[in-house]
Amino acid sequence: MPRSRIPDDTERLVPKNFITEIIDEDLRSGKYDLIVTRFPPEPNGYPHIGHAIASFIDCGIAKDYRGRCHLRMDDTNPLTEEQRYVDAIVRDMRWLGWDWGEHFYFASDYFERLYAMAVDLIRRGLAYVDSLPEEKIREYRGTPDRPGIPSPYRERSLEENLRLFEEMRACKHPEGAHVLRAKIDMSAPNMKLRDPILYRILHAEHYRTGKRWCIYPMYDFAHPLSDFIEGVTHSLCSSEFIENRAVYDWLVEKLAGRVGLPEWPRPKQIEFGRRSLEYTVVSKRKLIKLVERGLVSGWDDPRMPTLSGLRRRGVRPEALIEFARRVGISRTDRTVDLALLEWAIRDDLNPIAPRVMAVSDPLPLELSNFEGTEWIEAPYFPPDIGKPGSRKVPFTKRLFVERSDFSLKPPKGWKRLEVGKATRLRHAYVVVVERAELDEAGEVKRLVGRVVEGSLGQNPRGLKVQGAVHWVSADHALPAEFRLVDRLFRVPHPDELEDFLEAYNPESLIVQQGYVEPSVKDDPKETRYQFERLGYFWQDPVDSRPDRLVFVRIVTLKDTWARRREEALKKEPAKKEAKEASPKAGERARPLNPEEAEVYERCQRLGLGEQEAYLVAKEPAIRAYLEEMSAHLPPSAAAPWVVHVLGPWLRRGTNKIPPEALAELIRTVEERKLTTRRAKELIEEVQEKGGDLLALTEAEAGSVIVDEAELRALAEAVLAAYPDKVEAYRKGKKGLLGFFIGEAMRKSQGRADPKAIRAVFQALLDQAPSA
RNA sequence: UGGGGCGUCGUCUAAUGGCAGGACAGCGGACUCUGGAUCCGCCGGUCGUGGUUCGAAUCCACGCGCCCCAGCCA
Repeated sequence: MPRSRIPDDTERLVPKNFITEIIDEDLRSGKYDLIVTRFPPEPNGYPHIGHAIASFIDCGIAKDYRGRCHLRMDDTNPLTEEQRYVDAIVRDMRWLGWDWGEHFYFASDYFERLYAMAVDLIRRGLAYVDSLPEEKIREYRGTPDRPGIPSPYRERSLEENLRLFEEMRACKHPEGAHVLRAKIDMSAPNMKLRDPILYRILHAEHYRTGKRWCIYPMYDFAHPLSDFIEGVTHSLCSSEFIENRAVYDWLVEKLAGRVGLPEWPRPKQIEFGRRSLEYTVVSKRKLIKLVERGLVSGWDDPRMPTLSGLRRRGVRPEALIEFARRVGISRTDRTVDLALLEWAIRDDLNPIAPRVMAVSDPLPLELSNFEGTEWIEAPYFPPDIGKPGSRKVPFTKRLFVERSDFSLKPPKGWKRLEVGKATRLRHAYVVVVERAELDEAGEVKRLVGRVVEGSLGQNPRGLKVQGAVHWVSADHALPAEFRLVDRLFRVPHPDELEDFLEAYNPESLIVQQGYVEPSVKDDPKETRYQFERLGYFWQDPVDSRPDRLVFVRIVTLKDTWARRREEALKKEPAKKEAKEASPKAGERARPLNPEEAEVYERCQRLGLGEQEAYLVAKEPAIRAYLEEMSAHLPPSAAAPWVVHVLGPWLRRGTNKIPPEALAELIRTVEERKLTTRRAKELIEEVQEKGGDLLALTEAEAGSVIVDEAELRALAEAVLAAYPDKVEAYRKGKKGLLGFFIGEAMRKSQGRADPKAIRAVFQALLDQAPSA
């Protein structure tokens, strides 16, 4: 039996996060010894970038822990699911690099077992057949602020429930006639617990089980039990399922050790925050609109956020994995900056993409003093990449350069072609443009210039060369189509618009006819290039043919020049609006009733702080405890401890500390025989693990270090260990005082008297450095 | 409005009562036959107000804001 283990931080694919913390603890405590997760898509659409992130969390974590990650189709809704989506998911998940071994499952394969579990619940009075029509069920469920009411069918006999459920299975009832529901709590504040529907009747053909079934399990039933069946330990899902966890746990608990399910391991659900991407939508409904309206060419249009679209665009799975890594995992829903994805794509391509030259918007340049063809050896990679390889590029009289690389009226800082200036043609000669020929419309039609002798491979003396531009030989270059792909939407959050299509970016695809250097015809079709100064491109896998080259732009180069030009035109962005002032503590809090007000008054007379007095008055558990304590200690001394330290446990009703023990602890602290820090640690320890606080207090009383000499020695030892920090402190980083005290506390196991040690540190640090 | 979840640089994420750190973006510089890459530097944050504490992003209280839940979808 393989065992999971906590990975070393350096070998983690998935950076540490709140989920791995839970797993670490589960492994350390021996709760589970093999980590099993699952990626459970519903095969009702094409996987997209969101699936990449979710699968990264599920499968990446399992991989790190040497666990398993199952691929399971959550195919319990025959109305929406299709085999082609299963195929797409399998293909795309493999592409991402996930390996599930034999652990490829279908919820639909569990239908028979799930049915048996449902029957078990019915037999035990935990589920019933409800025959209310759909609208009534909705009505009876209540609303978030009104409790539901039980269905009249809720108390049907076991026999009748069993008979009806069997008949449902046997297709003897029309759709909508009955449903199977769990009997939980119709008045639960959590809507999911109001007798969730477990099964519905559907006379529909399922893409895998055909007509075998006319009842289908719902997500809330099938999902936890599928996890359980497969031995999943950590069922990771996104945050919108938080409230479903109550149903999840209910079912797992009720069915553990029954109908073929083990007692252990039991699965548990953990929710993470959703991630969305700027300038992108991923909902199936919206993507379908783009396809149907012809705004994109299909599900694999290179602009689409689908994995098939990203793949066709030329993005490699490595880039997506790195992107997911950088995005990270937390409990909060977040929208990620598109720039991060683009960075990940470039960072992936930079070291592997050979540099070649292409001109996407050609402008002829004729060199009056050059004849014939010179084949110039040009390396595929710049020196910083450190990769070998080169090709020969033909240099001729007639060239094409990029139209945007020439300017009649160059702006400040221009480093490209202009009349009368010398500019480097990349890998080739320096040229000087002598004149620009215009057409009737005043557009530049043709450039005429000359090469500078002796400028191949070296800079001509006495001539200032500005920049280097790319080019191709007009006599040798291959015609090609360039598809310049950009973000599909013009705004970062198209989802927030009433009609997201309003934000459709008509310039998301710009098609240009240009030329590429001839060397590419010998390369493998799937080669990803960097067309120098244009961006990363590859041949469109669908439309490109040897006799009709079509290149898709995977991503632009980071273009600081273009950005600067753009910024110059843009005005200041609106600054953050000022934050609204908050009311003072308690100002808008629930007003106190007369009795509470009386307690409040009394507390204040006894010397309690305002906030403590308020809480004592308002919270019966705290008040009762404090009253009990008053026999042992004056309330003014006890209140801060009771309110701030014991508060959480008192409210939950799980307090394990008797008042006299707390009183003794506080007295010990007041006598400076115990530090506050240590006292709080003791309280926490007893609350979590149990124990006798009184005994612990007595055992530790007097352990505080108050002796001046001893404290000084301790402080000196700490400072000696961190000379650089001492230096930094003296240079003004005063926050380090906390660090030093922390170190002293660690060294003394929390026994150093904090006020005293602080004073000692301060004295030591503020004296002259070399004294 | 009942219940639940969540608030840390512009964005994403660390810090588990003791140094608010990193990445992306931005800005500046070095280098450059790609206005790329690389290197160096800078900018910039704990939602607010109080309380507890020697010390609070972290604990407590009161506010504020965002998200989720009333499918026989998942």
